[in-house]
Amino acid sequence: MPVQRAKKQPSPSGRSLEHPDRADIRLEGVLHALSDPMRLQIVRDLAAGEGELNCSVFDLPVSKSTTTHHFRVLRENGVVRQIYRGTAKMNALRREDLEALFPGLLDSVLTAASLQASRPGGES
Amino acid sequence: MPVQRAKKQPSPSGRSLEHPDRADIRLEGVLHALSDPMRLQIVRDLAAGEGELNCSVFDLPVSKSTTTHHFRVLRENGVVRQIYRGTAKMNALRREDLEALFPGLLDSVLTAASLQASRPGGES
DNA sequence: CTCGTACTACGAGGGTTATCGTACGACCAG
DNA sequence: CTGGTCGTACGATAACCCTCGTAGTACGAG
Repeated sequence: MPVQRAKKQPSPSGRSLEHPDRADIRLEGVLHALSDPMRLQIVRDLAAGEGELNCSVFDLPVSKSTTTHHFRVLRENGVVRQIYRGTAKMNALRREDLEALFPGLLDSVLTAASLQASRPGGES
Repeated sequence: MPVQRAKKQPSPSGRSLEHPDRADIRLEGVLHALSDPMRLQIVRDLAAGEGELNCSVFDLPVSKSTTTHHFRVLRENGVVRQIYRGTAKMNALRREDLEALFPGLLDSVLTAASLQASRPGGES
């Protein structure tokens, strides 16, 4: 899908991030976003920490560019919301929107991920 | 993920299909399998029809090769079980396995798909 | 045996994704 | 203003995925 790469606004005052409206969030997109181990891990960490989390708290085994890329995928598919706070970028799950659109989905995915992680060979 | 393409057994008596053991089913794989609109539709139809369904009941807007491909993805990720019955191949959801591994997941995905389909622009 | 049906295997195309390195822009502290 | 930290943009590469057409195998009916 032509993900319509926002035209890099000059953003006069502060940087702005593109987020889809609640009504534009698609189930396939959410599932695809969660189907990558890296991104699933991010979402799990995000769900564990109550509030917002800084990008760099995550100790991912990939480069910074790649991390940015994954956060972008999560954002463009409506899974997380990102906002700038000074030099840091805070990330938060869009729990309410997801719950309204797909009730129970996020919880069952998180539960499933936990179960799988505690399975023999689950972390592989 | 290196999907480990079964070595094309000569299958002496009857054709055999490779299915992952319950313990080998991975959440990421299931989510990936469901993140394609075509496959999600297949799973929805499968869930609607109580029992097994023949491959050709599905009226998909793609060629037969492509259909085979999608069923293969679903099978290799542990979402469906396929067996030959004469010249036809019957398909069934692996409800029990999925429920045991990821309780509630399949149901919430199916519910979410229904909700989205009845949304304005849901079928697009 | 021969034919038709059902589905698979293979190979190829075109598009998307994951990953990286390097260079740049935004912000805070001196 | 200078420097350091944080994150982005861009370009490149390799891998992957969806799609297809063609050719082939397995099975049942005649």
